[in-house]
Amino acid sequence: MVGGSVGLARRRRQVVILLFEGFSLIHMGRLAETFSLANRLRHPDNALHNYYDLRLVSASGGAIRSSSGVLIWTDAVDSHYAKDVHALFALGAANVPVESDERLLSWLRHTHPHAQVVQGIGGAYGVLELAGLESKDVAVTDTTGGAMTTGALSATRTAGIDADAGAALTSALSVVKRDCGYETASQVAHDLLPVTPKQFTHSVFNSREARASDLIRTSAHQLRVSSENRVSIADAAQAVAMSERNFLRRFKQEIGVTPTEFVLRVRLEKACHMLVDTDLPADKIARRTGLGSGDRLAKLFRQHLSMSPTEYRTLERNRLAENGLAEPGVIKRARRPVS
DNA sequence: CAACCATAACTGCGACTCTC
DNA sequence: GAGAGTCGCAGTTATGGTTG
Repeated sequence: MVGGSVGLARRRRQVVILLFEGFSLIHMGRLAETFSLANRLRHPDNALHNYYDLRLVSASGGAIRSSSGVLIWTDAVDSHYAKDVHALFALGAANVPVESDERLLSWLRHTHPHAQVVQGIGGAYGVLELAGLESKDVAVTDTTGGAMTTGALSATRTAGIDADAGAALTSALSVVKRDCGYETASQVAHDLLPVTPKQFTHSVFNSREARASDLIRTSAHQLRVSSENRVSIADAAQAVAMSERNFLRRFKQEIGVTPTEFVLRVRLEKACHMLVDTDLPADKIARRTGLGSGDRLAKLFRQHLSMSPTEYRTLERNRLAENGLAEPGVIKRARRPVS
């Protein structure tokens, strides 16, 4: 459906966040949360319009490591038609030039003319320059809502967000304002700031969960909650009164991954946190997160992170110490196990 | 740690039902 | 009748436990 139609079909707006190694999880989370909130808060009159479809991509796809060591799964840029991108945010490590290749630069050049907003954050700003492109922002041409975006920008400063991340967030709010209205954008800005970083650790799936149907959202929540135990697809399907076949199909369609993959990622994320935050042995962490045994945990870590759990623990603790994040109390010692 | 194997999960396809 | 949603079957693939 192209512009001018008066039908009530939902208009999907593809928002793409292009990630580079060392990106800020907090910046990504704020952007993701902006559009996720907009989906949840949009005015009832707009209920069938302007539905943001958040995509996380990288040059080649796969796992991208954030500055805090958390791995985020991405699709390759190739899998997204450049002309379908409504807004593009490129996130790289602060003050570190990102690596790019001609394929990525070409995709950026094709995307730029179609996207309403193109913003680079941190080192990713340079990739736009390499492609011979400039940042785009709807706020530049939009004179009707200056107060809101100015207010949001000052709020980002209050919340301790650096300048270009604040500008990207302001751009995101401008997009929401133009697509969903001033009220919705205002409410998003209000709900978003100030925020705490831990809100964003789950935003990868949260954005999709938020716009999933009630049944699938409920199911995803139940899977997340019961991820420490053995989870059967048959039981999960039965819990939401669906056939297994239909449950699998709809879950993947709405959340983006199969239920098994969803539970696996939740478990791995918990295991990563426990490895860094506690001194528990890998085998115990595996049992507590539902990943079975230490052997199985090691196998999964090698498969997904290309290292063993203990290597990950050492690496992440060193990284946090180097970044000055391992303040007293951040790395907690586990309670002595009760035997 | 690798290999093996039973089981569970996933997917493609055709058929059925329901609504418009 | 067309299209969307759902279901069941069968074949393939992935997972996880066990063994050496």
